[in-house]
Amino acid sequence: MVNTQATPEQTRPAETGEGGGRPRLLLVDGHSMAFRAFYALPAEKFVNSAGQATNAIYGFTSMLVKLLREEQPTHIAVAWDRSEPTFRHEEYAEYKAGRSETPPEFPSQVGLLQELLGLIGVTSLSVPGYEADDIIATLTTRGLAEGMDVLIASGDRDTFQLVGEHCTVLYPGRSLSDLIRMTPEAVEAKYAVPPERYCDLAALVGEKSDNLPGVPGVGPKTAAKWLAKYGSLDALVAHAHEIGGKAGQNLRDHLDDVLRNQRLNRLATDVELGVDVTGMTLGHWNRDGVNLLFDNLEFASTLRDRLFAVLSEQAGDDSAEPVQDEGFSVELVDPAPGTLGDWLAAEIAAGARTGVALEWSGERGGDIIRLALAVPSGRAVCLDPTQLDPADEAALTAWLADPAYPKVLHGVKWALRALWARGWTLDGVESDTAIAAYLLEPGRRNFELATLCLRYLGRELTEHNAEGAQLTLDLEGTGDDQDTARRELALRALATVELALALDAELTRREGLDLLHNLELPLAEVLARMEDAGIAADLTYLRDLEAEFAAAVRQAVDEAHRLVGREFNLGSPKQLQQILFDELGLPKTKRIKTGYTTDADALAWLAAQTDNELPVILLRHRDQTKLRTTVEGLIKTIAEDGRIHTTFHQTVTATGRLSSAEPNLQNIPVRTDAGRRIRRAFVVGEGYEQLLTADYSQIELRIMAHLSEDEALIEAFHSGFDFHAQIASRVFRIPVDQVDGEARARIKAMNYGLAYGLSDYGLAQQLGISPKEARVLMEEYFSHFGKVRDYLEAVVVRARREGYTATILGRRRYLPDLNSDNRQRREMAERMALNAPIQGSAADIIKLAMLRVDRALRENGLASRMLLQVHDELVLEVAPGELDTVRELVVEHMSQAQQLRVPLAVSVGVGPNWHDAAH
DNA sequence: AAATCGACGTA
DNA sequence: CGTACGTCGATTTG
Repeated sequence: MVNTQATPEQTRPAETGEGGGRPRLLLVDGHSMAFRAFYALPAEKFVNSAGQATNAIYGFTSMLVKLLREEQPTHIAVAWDRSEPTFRHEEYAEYKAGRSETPPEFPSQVGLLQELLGLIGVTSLSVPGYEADDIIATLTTRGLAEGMDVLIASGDRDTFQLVGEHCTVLYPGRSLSDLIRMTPEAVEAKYAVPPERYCDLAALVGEKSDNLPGVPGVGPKTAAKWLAKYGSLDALVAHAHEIGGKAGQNLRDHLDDVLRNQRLNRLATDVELGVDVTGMTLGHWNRDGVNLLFDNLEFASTLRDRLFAVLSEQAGDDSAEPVQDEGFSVELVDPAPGTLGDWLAAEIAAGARTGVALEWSGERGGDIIRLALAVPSGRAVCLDPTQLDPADEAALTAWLADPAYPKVLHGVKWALRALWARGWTLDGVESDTAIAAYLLEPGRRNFELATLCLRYLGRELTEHNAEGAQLTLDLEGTGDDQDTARRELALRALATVELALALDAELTRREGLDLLHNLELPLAEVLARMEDAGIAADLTYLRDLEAEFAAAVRQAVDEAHRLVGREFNLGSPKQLQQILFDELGLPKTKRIKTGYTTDADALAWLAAQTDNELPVILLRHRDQTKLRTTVEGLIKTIAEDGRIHTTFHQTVTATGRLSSAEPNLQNIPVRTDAGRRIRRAFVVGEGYEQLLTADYSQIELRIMAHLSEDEALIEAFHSGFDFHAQIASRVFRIPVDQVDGEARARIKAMNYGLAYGLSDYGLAQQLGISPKEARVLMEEYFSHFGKVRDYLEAVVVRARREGYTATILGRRRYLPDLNSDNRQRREMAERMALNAPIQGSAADIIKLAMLRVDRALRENGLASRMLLQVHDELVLEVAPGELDTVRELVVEHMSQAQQLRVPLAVSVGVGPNWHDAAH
């Protein structure tokens, strides 16, 4: 569905059917929509072999197809901006100044899009001196005069002023395919002004992207309030003198801006176009031409088929073969009780993949309430595990546990935990569509099934014949929520199995299948066990700790209030700024958006700058508050079994690391004494003897040594002596035993800095020396470790050429910004390119180690188990009598996880709690 | 109620 | 003006 706010019928003629009623005119803002498409689809994924970017073309065309199909316009035109200045620039030279430059992959796509529109018989318009909006406003006026219903697809809010009874704007929401229907009611609901007043509101508020400042401190709310009171901007201006408060003064001070905005916002409705709106019907289209163009762009057949289908429909051409243009065809069957085994045997040949989808009660875990299986032909079953015939249950559990029947799931870790909770097992998992998509695009934010279907199959997560199916069910009198839920889950199972196929193909091309099968999928099972296990927490101890931290917070608050002479919120950066810089007149710190920073660095600096005790108190307050909230958070997450069960996310980080959430057990304090006390709350559980921690020493630096093949670095790691001191000894040309703490610290900072893409400026900042000194230090460093510099440079060059970085195991991270014209973006991407292979390889290695450790524990019949992973550290719970075996096994498998040019050192500690298990 | 920001904990 | 995260409270926006 296009709309999210209102029904399409609002602008459609009521019950007139096709061919009757008013003509419908669709007007598209070409640049605006193409730009949205450009940013909605990853540029690096849409490039043909000639290097032409196609993401905007693809996205725009999909959107157009959807609009044609769902809105059934009788007339259509696409308006384009031109590069030369418009009358708005003449009025206001700064108009749209300060916009970041157009991405280089964009402009060439506009030409191709216009070519495509020509081929499918859609009018393209652009007029010198005017923007697309003005053309659209003009056509809207004329269309309305001709008795048409007008639809405007545009991402420019200025078009809202055109909205009316017969004119709706389709404004892109979260995604390009999610167009929000801006009817008069929707505009009024969103902005509290009628559409014809929208430009007045925009004039008051201003428009950042057009570089049109509005009245400071006046947002849509205030502006709407004023307009409601005075009726219009003109009336408001006439009464500007009587408006009180700061906002009123600001209005008077910025009246010129507002009046200028008003002139610039108003769209021209009298642009000379030379064509008549009635002639903009959808007419002849050139099938061969479109085929040739799409071949050149290397577009898959799906988009082409959909385009041809909708064009044929428009042209009343019934000869075209029907294509399934969206959705999935689910055939949900209900085997009679006791016959599930027969169905499975008949429907699912051994070796053929099945999509499996589960639904459970509650948010995390809970009981399975439904389970659906679907095969690619579309046939599916949906079962309620609690209502199963005993024979069926036996057949199902045997099938689930049989590795000869390959399965694909979306989010296998949760499924495993849910199935295990029922005492069932799952084997033969060949893909997890979320993880597969993550390996393809680790930077992706959203891995929902529906999103991936759209992205990789070009289809919505809906049933192809949903309306028909619904109708049948309703006629039979069974159309209740249960049936909908069953059909939906079957749909998910089917979508998963179809999606897995597409992801497999792509993953094969990108050499990521091995990573999926031999690393991430088996790891998901290990993580499921770790999450199920959780880590025992000492609740009494945590409560005491909380009370203690809370008391310290209260004391800091009291001291601060006494010092300042009144009460204020120490937790509010805003109030802090007010007090520190305005009232106390302390020196200004680094500028941030909202004024001056009050972060820990700045407070420490202030403490040194002045005699005022406040910064010190604030630092202590920050510290203790942070500790208190950490402890509070932990207490809240202790489960009924007295343990904390974090969730390890496997598809979140761009580099390949895991992340931990609810609660995050990867950021439990360790650096300070007070912080470390929290680690004492993580204790060994009943039935176990010790906690054991094992971590990699300097794994990232070892990886840098390995990847750079720098002999001196490699040698330093082989010698086994203090690494940083050895490097410092070389850089400063002094014997190792004369390296002092200061020199070692500098080199340590540089060692790690290099792995992060550090600049001389950044190093200077970090070490408190001048950039020049930092540069000298770096030069000296590289004179001894030249291959490191060569490696770091080569990484970026290669990533720029290939579009991605790769880890030791071939995990890729795509970095299109390496070719950005924007320096800041480009340099950011370069630092990411430097860091990703190092951080990502470390992630690969510890994941390998986890698989090996987990397998070794199980194969040796040990009861000890892994509980946590903290990037370079594993925490295990050791069963009685197993300590020596486990210690040896963990060290062996962690250090042998991957052969490198340097040894992988692992240090181990043991104790009754996480703190004491440190080493 | 949800989104955003500043701040800060970890590797 | 080194990387990668998640969470909190305050604040803003809807």
